[in-house]
Formats: sequence, structure tokens, C-alpha cells
Amino acid sequence: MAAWISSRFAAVARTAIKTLDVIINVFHLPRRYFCSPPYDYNTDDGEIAASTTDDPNASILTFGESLLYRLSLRIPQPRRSVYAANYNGRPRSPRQYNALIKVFGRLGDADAALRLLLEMKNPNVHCYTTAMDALFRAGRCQETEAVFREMISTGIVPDSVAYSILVKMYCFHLKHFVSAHQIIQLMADRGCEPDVVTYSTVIAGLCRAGGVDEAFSFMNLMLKDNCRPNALTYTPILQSYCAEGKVDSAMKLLNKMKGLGCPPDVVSYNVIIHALCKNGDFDEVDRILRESSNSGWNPDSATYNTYISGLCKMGMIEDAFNQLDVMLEKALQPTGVTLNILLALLCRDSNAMEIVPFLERSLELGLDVGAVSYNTAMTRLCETRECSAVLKLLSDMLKNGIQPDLQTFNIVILSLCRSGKLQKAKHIYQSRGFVPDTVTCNILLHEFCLSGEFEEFYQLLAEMSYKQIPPDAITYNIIVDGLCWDRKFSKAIEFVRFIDYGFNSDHVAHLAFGLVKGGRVGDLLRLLEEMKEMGVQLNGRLFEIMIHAFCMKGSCDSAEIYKICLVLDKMLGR
DNA sequence: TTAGGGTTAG
Repeated sequence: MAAWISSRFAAVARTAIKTLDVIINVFHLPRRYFCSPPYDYNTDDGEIAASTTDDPNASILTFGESLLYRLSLRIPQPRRSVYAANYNGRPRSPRQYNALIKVFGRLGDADAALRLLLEMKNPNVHCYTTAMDALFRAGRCQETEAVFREMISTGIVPDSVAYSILVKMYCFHLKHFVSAHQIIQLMADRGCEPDVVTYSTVIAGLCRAGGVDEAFSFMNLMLKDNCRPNALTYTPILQSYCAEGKVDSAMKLLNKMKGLGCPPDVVSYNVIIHALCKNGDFDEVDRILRESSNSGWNPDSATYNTYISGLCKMGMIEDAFNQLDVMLEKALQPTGVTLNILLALLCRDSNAMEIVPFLERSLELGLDVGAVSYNTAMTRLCETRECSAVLKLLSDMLKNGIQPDLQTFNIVILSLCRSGKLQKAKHIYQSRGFVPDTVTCNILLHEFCLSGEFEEFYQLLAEMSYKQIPPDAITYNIIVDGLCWDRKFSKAIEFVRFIDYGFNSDHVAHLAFGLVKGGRVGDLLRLLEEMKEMGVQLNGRLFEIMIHAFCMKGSCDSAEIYKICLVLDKMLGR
């Protein structure tokens, strides 16, 4: 066994060294950056040292203070470079305003986009629609419509772009296709003909909602209205087929598209290549790439990122590096996504201490390091219980003007919980402007259970309901665990009966574990009897979990063994 | 009008 572990370790180490070599070569990183001593951060009580700021004389901020200060800036400051590079301080013409509104919309900063629109004297239709799009991207539907109405009230006649954004909102966020259709009819009535983008938006929305048949029906309507589809109209359909595992149907449609007058473009091929990679069908990917020039398309960085990522996921690291070479030989630039794929590999195979200097150097080189890169690194550091390093990276993100996303904060909260700093985790959750999701709540609920803070546990559940944060299967399991740990066994049983109309095997497993651990074998036997009467299948996995619970409980003396036999009898239907 | 809306990779 020792020899096997030793050889396995050697293989992992070789892969890690190779990964690092490739990253260093691709991004032209001097090797010394990977030999530097561990980065300097304060390991005491989650404080971030002032060395993370530019001012060497700055006082030491606690993590909470530093974070609260940042979070209190509800509206992120505009990136200076955006202004400086383009407009020497302020936008002047409507076109400049529009470009800037678009930038903020893409950065997810709808407030900044809206502020710019409001400071304009006479915004035109372009500026209004770009601001609408920024609000749509931030999920702020009511305000999107409000800007649309405001535009009309100023006497501007909405064009197909403005209507298409409303259609997009109804399809993607509200999933109300009847309203989307009504808008299309309304615009036609008002003399504004829906174009290929308007129709393609609906088709993409229907596909996202799982309605491929409806998408085809809608395409017939589009053809009836003399609007010709293009590659962008068909690509969401290809995507849906692939998501349903119907890669053959996707391939057939792809081959049919040329004859339909809209040859597939690089994105259409990328969708197919992604599906083939997921199935491990790399021979077919090779064939498609070999024939690309004859088929009238050129692979781009996304094509190779998809391929390289697929190979990495299948553990084919050598092949992945070979494709990276091909990509670079074709003079395709490695993107932020390439960086993230390699970073994920580095996180998997290398020492966690290499990750921070790697990110720092990537930034220095001007690589497209974004929230995803930091999240990948922080997840790894959270797994290795390096909470201080996670906080250091959060600090770096803020310092470098990279907007943390919800996933970033969830990783930080998890990391704080795992290192016993529940108060600081709660501090983030309660910060002004922080919008938690199901994952945030699951992390905290689980932690409240572990630390026996049941009052907080029930309060958070009430908040989830109040804030309309939907629970998922993990939340249900945590609730079952929590009720059992709080010795509210009857409520736990009642709850499992209630979820999904009764006795989901995953939740039952949690309940069985809690009942055994709480010494409520009688309740468990009655539960198993009830399930049997209802025709619910009792599987071996459930029994394994219960035996595990008995073992965890210890004291496997004759009385406990007797109880196990009772449970086994019940399972076997005796 | 060389501005604004629909498809892909982590």
C-alpha cells in the first residue's frame, strides 16, 4: 500500500510540476515568482495587515472594519481607467455617455449606468435602451420598464431594440412568454416590425425554459412573418439538444443549417464541441476541428478553451497541454478563461501556497483576472483551511478593483465558519447591501447547528421565508439535522413527511441518522413501518447510514446490537 | 452612423 501511495504521489507531483511549467511558459512568467517565500499576511484572528494597502503608514484594519467600509459603498466607484482612457474625465457627447453606460451595464453596475443616464440633459434612444439593458442584466425588471415608460414620456418613439429588451426581460427573467408575444404584436401594431433579434430572443428564452418544441413553433411564426433566421437563432436550439444529451440531434441540425441558408458559425460549433467533450468524444472533436476550414469557420479561443477544459476534466492533462500548444501556434491569445482553466489545474495538483503569488503575478502581467479566478483560488484555500489566505485574496480583489460576486462572499463566509469565526461570518451576512442566496443561508444554518445556536438557526429560517430565498434539497437536509440535534424529533419526522409530499430517500437518511443518534429507535421503527405501508422502497444505503449512526453513537453493546437487529428486521420486511 | 438588443468556454 505504501508503495502504491508513494507512486501515486510521484505521479501527482509530476503532473503538478508540468502544470506549473506550462503556466509559466504560456504566460511568460519568470520562475522566481514561484520560488518566493510565502506571502505575508497576518495569521492572527483574521486581521488583514495594512501592508495590503498602498499606504505603508496606514493603520491596521480588522477584517470586519475593512469589509464593512467596502460594503458601505453601495455604488461601486467608477473605474478611473474607463474615464481616463476615453473621455479625459467626463463623457460629453451622447455617444460617449452611451459607451460608458454600456461599460457599467456589462460590469453589472446598474446604479452607475442609471446615474449617468440621469445626469444627461436629453438622453436619446440609444442611451435609454443601453440603460434598460444594464437594469435588465442586474435583474431589475420594474426599473427596466420604468425607464422604457420614461423614454416614451419624453417623446422618444421606441424602436425594435427597445422593444427587444422588454421581450428579453419577459422571456429570461419573468418567463412570461405570453406577455413577450403580446409585446411583439404591440410593436407591429405601432409600426415597428420585430426583427430577427426580437424573434431570436424569444427562441433563446423558450430554449432556456426547456421548450424546444415551442421554439420550433415560434420559428414557424417568424418565417410566416417573412423574417429569416440566422445562426444565432439556431444556436440556442443546438444548446438545448446538447443539454438534453441529444448530441446526435444537435449534429443533424448543425449539418442541416447550411441548407437552410444560415451556415453555423464558430459559436454553433463551440456548443457542439462542448457537448462532445462532456461525452469524452474527443475523436469527433478532432475531426470537426480538422475539417473546420473546409466547413467555412475558424476555431477561436473559446473553441480551444472548451476543448482544453474538457480534456482536463477527463484527466487527459498531456492532451490538454498539446491543444494549448496548438492554440498558441494558431496565434490565438489565451484569455481569462484559459487562465482559469489552468488555475483550476494548479489548485488541484499543486501546493496551495503557490496560488496567491500566481494570481498576483497574473495581475501584474495585465491578464484578465476576474472574480472567477479569485473564487477558484479561494475555494481551494478554503478546502485546505487557510482562512487567512482567503481573506488576503478578498483584500487583494478589492484593492485591485475586482468586484467580488456572491460566490466570493459565500466562500469567505464558509472559510470563516470553518475556522471558528462565526461572528465575523454573521457580520458579512448582516452587512448593508449584502444580498444572500440559498448557499449563504445553507452555510450559516449548518454552522448554527454545529455550534448549537438553535435560536439563530430558527431566526435565519424565518428570514429566508421573509426574504423569499428559496430552500433547496441541502437546506431541507440541514433542517432535518438541526431539528434532530435540537431534539425536536416529532417536528423532524413531520417535516420529512411534508417535504416533496413525503419520504424523499435523501431526507429520510438524514432523519434516520438523527433518530438513531438521538436514541429514538422506537420512532425510527414506526417511521420505517409507515414508509413500508405507503409502498416506499427501503434501500440498503439507508440501512448503511443507520448502522453508521449506531457506530458513531458508540456503545455497541448487546442492547444496541439488539436495536440494530430490530431495524434490520424492519428493513427486510419481517 | 463607426453607438444600443439575440448564441459559446471557467
